[in-house]
Parts: sequence; structure tokens; C-alpha cells
Amino acid sequence: MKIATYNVNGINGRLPVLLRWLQERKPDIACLQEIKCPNEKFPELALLDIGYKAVWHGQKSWNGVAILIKKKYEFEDVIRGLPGNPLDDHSRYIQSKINGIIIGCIYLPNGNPAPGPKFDYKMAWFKRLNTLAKKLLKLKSPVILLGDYNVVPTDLDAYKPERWVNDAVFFPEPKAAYKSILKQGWIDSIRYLHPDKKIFTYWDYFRNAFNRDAGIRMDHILLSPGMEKLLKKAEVDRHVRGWEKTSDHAPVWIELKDK
DNA sequence: ATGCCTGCTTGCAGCAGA
Repeated sequence: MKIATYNVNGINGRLPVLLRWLQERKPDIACLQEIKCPNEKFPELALLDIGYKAVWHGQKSWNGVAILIKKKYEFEDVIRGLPGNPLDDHSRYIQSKINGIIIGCIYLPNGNPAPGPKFDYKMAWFKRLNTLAKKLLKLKSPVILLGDYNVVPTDLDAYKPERWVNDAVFFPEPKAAYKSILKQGWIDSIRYLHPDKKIFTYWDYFRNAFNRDAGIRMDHILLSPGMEKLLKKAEVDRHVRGWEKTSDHAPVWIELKDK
């Protein structure tokens, strides 16, 4: 079973890229972030045409998340929005149980400029995620929390760490918050299989960053404890970042053994 | 220190992204 995460940076603007990638990689489950469309403009039919059902949680202009599954699966227990603050109106979390696995699709706030109110919002969001992650571990089902965490966990995850020290994705607080989630027992799939490799998932549009491989890793697939025994592969489809009209992120995916 | 690109808007300039 293949499970992927992809920050598409505008699902309608990137639709040809998304459809091409889905048909190439054929993930069973794909979590999307930054769909940047209101609910009524989600391209449901175009996805159905190539064999994917979807649930989504959109908003106008910004943010927005979705989960796609192959038609043979079913969505159960869909939750829209990160629990813990009814006043938070950003669409940054959607969860569903699929084939017995709870899938939490995350678009964590970026937090720039930092320090400031946006950074405070990021850290408050992180705290709620930490609480949710802890609760999910008490359930009997396996759980995967995946998406754009907007956190570069270590120096190994940036092409030039010193260039990022003033950026909210590299601040000590979010790094510590990410670490504290891992400390609950969650497994960072990419690092579990590739502990020492420089692997990036994002390259900005400026300065020819992709061709210089000036990237960072901040899209993560976290497995609940025990699931690592099923982990066969964890990869980044970095070639997708080289396509025309592409997102600034590349898709990340894992392959799990069938039990 | 800033802007570089790119997508989004009851749009054509300004905001957000990271």
C-alpha cells in the first residue's frame, strides 16, 4: 500500500501536474495541502475520472487540505479542522480512517515573520497537534500523521542550515515541538529508512533553487509506533519538482507491506 | 537587508508563501 503527501500549492492551478503524478505513482492514499480553493471549486470530477475519491476541507485563497483514495477504499470517520480551538478558522487538518488506518493530513502554519503573531499561531497549533497525536496513540488502529509540517527537523534537512536560522521553519521552538511529537513514539519514515541521507522535499522558486538542489525537508510522514515494521520504502518524487508549472514542494510517499 | 517566483483575488496590485 502506497501512502503519499503532496503540498500542491493551488490544486486548480496545478491540476495537470497533480493528475500526471497520480497516474504515474498510483498512490492508494494521497494527502494534499495548500489546495487554495473554496469547497465548491474542488476538482472532484477530474479526480474521479482517473479513479480517485476525495474528501476535502477548503477555504478561499489560502490553505486547504484534502485526502484522495483509490475507489476500492472507503472514507470512515471524517474530521475536518484540527480539534482544540473552535475559533481557528484556517483549513489545515483533515482526518479519516481508510482501510483500518487513521490518516491525519496536516498543513502546519508556516509562522513567518518570526517572532510575531503568526509564529505564536504556529506554536499554538503545534501544541494542539501534540495533544491530538497523544490521543491518537491510545486508539487501537494504526495512525499516520503526514503532511507539510513547516519544520526542518535537523541541520541534515537543509542545504545550508545557516541560511535558514532566521526563518520560522528553522526556529528552535518548532524543531523542539516536532521532536516532542517523535518522543511520543512516532516514526519519521524518511529518517527511519535513510538516517544519514540529505533528502529535500521543498525548493523555493527563487534563485534557481531546484537546479542548485538548494532545498529543505519539511514534508513528513509520521507512523504510529509499531508500523515501522511494515515500512518497505520511503521516497521523495523529486523529479516532479522539475516539471512545468509545478509546486514548490515535491510529493513524498511510503510503501507499507500488506499485513 | 531586500527581492528573487508563483498563485490567489467579486483581481490587473497586493498579499502570502517559506
